[in-house]
Amino acid sequence: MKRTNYCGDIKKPLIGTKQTLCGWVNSYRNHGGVLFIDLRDRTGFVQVVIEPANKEAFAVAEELRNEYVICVSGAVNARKEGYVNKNIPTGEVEVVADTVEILNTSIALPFDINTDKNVSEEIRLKYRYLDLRNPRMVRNMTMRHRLAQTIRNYFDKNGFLEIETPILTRSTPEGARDYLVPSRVHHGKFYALPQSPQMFKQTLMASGIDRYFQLARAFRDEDLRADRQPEHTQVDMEMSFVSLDDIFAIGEGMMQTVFKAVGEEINTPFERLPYADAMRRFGSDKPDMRYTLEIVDITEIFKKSSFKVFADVLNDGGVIRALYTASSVETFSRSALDKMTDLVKANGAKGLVWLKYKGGKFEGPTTKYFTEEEFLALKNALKVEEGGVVFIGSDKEEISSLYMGALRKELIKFLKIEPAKKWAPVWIVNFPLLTYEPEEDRYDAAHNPFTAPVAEDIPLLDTNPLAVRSYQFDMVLNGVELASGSIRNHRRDLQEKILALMKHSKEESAKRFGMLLNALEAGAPPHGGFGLGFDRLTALLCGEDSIKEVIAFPKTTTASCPLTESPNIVDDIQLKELAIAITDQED
RNA sequence: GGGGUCAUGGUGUAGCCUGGUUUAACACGCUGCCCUGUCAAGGCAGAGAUCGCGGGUUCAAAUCCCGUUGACCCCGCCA
Repeated sequence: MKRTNYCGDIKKPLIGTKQTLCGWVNSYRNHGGVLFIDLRDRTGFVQVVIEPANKEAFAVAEELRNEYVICVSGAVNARKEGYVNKNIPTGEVEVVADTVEILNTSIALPFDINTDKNVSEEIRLKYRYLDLRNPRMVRNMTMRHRLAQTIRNYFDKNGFLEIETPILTRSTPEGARDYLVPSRVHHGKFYALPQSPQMFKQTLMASGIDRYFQLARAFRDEDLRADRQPEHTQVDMEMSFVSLDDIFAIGEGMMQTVFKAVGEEINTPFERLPYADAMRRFGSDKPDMRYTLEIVDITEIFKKSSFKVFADVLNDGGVIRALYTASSVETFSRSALDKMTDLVKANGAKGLVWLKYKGGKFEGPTTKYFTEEEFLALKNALKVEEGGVVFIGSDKEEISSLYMGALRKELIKFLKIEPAKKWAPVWIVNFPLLTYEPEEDRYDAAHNPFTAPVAEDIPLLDTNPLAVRSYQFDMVLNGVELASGSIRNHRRDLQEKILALMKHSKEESAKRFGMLLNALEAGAPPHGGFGLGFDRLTALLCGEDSIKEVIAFPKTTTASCPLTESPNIVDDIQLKELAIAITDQED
């Protein structure tokens, strides 16, 4: 190894030692006489000085340009008084070069490595090998590594086995679109890339593995978003003979360990919030619990309202709900209020009632329809104070939740409300097992077709399937759906019964889920687990809005990679071997 | 499949609304020269864009209109 140390590690204790450093020329400052280089590697950078007295080294150094790769040997010196740079970690020392060797030159790069400016993502991805030199990306990749190692260590310590499941597997038409891989040996047949290792991990439970985990790649051929890529990494785990409490304890322990490993703190146990409450109080199944702002049900107050809008909604079995923001009268100009109205309309509302509380009374276009009694009750229910603004929506419960949730998010953003805490994790529990698809006249899994119903609700499968509760849960952190899991069906008959409600016949189920169903009837133990979005977790801890920032080589919104120019056409010979003909090609 | 935003030297932007006084501006980067203490070094000089692409309107288009391509964000979709 040429190198004796990393640039970022050259600090005070090394003063007086000789070091050999390798790295990139981050900045080159030639003063005609003395010459300075900021030498950079993964760990940071350190100043190298080349004195004119050292003629040989100086001659080499004069040829340097930004991003040349060099090897420098020399003594670590303390900087003289007045030459110390307090803004950088290595600012108290510098390396006085004995020798400078150019290992490689560099063309002038398409963008600056250390720029604060936003280089377009297109350019960054095309030159990702340069983008990854940026300190922020180095930090993100380092964070990702640290999280992965900590997670592996945590599961290992808790008796889990890491087992790899196949990437080439079979298509399961449930869920997202599959990525398909044609078979050369079996013409006309295709492998599919797994959307998740779900069936394999359940099969592993049947094998008696007892505790399994994997940092698993999962593939879904659906349109992309800031938090969705065609391939993503999930922390996948499954355990046998457990209750929800056991799974939650492992999940919370993992989060606590992981956060601690990167200098953060997350409190356990996590709050458990029933799905219905999440929808009512926050208008979302993934509420951002950092903010205390809550939707309040005020249906009772307006039960006898003469306001036609409210009365009609109530006759129809609807609800009236409110959001209240203190000291916001001045912020809500007429146009700002119109913006809020437009927002809820875009989310399904017919309108939005707003009331400003000014000079000890409510103001707004609809005040004439309300009684003093109603105003008083409203003031008490929402704890309205001078300068506050009340937003009221009335609709069917489902619609109301949807747009009041959207309004809650917008109010937080618009008023720049400060979060009450940095990390706000919550388990969302008590999801219904099934939803109903009217167009197809069938039930569908609310989340995952392998989720077990709550034991005492099993009889309801025959009488009122929509009332059946499930052992399904989500882990939500700061409004991001991080993980999803459940206790599974471990008996074939019950699993088949549920699949039948989704209009899968026995024959069809056997065809699609045969491996799993066969394993279930051969002594599969009770089991459950979760899959956690590793990219999303990393993005949260890096403070990034998009998971692209924590994936080394991500895809663009159109699922392509500017760096490798994938996807791309293939040779005719390859197609012929696979017995594939292209019938419709782009361009 | 739908909606929105954007596209100007290598990079990031201004100019566009209100077409012509623009030889398309600025910062960074790049090239050359000068300079012995800078650290986002400094000084001087210079190169580099037919304004994503195609069509239209006009005496005249970076600027107005239509189409198209690409990027990003969102809805649908994502068990």
